[in-house]
Amino acid sequence: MANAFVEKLRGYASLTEADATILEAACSTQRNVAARHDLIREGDKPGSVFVMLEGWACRYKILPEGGRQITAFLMPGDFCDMHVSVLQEMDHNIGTLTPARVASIPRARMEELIDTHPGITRAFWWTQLVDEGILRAWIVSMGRRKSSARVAHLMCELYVRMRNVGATTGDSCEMPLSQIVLADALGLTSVHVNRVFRKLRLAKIMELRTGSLIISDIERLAQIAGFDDNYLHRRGAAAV
Amino acid sequence: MANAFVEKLRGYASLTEADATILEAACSTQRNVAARHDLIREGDKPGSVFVMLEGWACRYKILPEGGRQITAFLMPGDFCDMHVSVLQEMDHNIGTLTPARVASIPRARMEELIDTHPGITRAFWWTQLVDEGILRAWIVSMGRRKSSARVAHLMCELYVRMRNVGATTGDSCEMPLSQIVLADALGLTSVHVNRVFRKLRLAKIMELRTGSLIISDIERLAQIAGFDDNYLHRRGAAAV
DNA sequence: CGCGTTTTTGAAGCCCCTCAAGTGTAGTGG
DNA sequence: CCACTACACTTGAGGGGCTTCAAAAACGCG
Repeated sequence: MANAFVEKLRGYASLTEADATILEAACSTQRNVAARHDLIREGDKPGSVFVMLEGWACRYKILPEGGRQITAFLMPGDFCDMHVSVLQEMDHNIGTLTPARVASIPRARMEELIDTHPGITRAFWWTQLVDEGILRAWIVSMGRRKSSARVAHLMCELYVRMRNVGATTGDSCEMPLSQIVLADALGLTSVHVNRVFRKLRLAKIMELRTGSLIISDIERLAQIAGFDDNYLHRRGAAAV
Repeated sequence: MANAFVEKLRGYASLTEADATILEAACSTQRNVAARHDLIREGDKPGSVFVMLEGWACRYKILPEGGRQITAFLMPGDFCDMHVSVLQEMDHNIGTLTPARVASIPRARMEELIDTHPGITRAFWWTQLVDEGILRAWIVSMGRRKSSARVAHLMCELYVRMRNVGATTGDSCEMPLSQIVLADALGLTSVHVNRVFRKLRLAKIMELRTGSLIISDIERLAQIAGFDDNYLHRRGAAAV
């Protein structure tokens, strides 16, 4: 059974069975990490590349006044910057949100993979471009969408990303994020996020239970969000 | 005299003189583009990689309701995604803001450079990581900074980026951006951007004339912004 | 069960938006 | 040189979306 990382990269056409096996092996160094634990902190010298195998993490920054802004969610299958080691130091933190299982690919092994396996390298490029697309989509959301659309858009994105790694069951998926965490990602307060979820729940569009998201009316959700999944660059993707 | 692109990559230690010459040559295919002209549109199949030599451009998205969100400014020396060609189609637009001079590096030439010049390849990685850092910094700004801090932060960023390509003169630099354009980048209205600039001007902190930015009190500006330039990853950078 | 955290709801206020009108300013053509 | 046009900038008034502050209820975990 392939891990979520390999599963995700398989969604990209050029990854062969042989490549998948090699990737699987590259993730052999694994460790369990508790929830709310930083994998790497701002100012640290980047070393190995992390791969999320189980559990969720996020990239975040803390502001001088104490506020937190999450800039990305890392779910099973996601990994962190194939070339970070080029940088002298990290400009943000990465921390777990749930208990997680994380693989580390040493810098040398990464470079070896890149040098010798063009298919894997292309798959890495692809994930990096998708991650950039997600960053841009977040900027669009924060800049020009009102709170309901912003919440709806994030839920659409996370649902589709979970589906892309085969982690959805029908119209629901695992989503171990508190409203506080979502607020820190959306640039809202948890109080307001709560009111938005209340409205969407009463409108029978979606519901956020502890640990999971249930979407009852994905069409209306996508419509409220103005969601177009093109930025996730799934090969042969069907529209939502 | 090296072009702005080579000048920028030189800021990254590993670029040798020989590499610089090769890069310069790779930019030999140039063309002039009028202001307000799209270099590439959402849905297009990416081909060559663009390099900005003169003038400014931006990445942007248009929302269903007609609003525009700018997700990045491209200034002289910036280039666009070394691996875009991996994607089937663009998920956003890139358009000029001023008359510009743009180089195109064909996909094949890019791959050749990457295969044969590790120093150049590392410099490309570096610019990509800086661009990602900028995207994250924008998310932090839009999510957690109030309008004055947000405007101040963007001005700090653009000033430092201009300085990194040697395009500043003392405490001022070229900045051919209208308040409307800035508003579309900041997630604010141009009316409010105008009021913020008025306040900062009256406080004798900075002034935006047509075409240029003059910073009178960079320390207070950086303080208002909560600006830390670490995310721009300048080698041996001095603090602001 | 008890405690910490998250969720939920209310009330008041502010930041930024919307709408609107008037004032520059640069470019064009007579 | 001055209409004329098209934008961008500027300023005011009013409103709404989201925040802040506060407190109670519900949840989850040892």
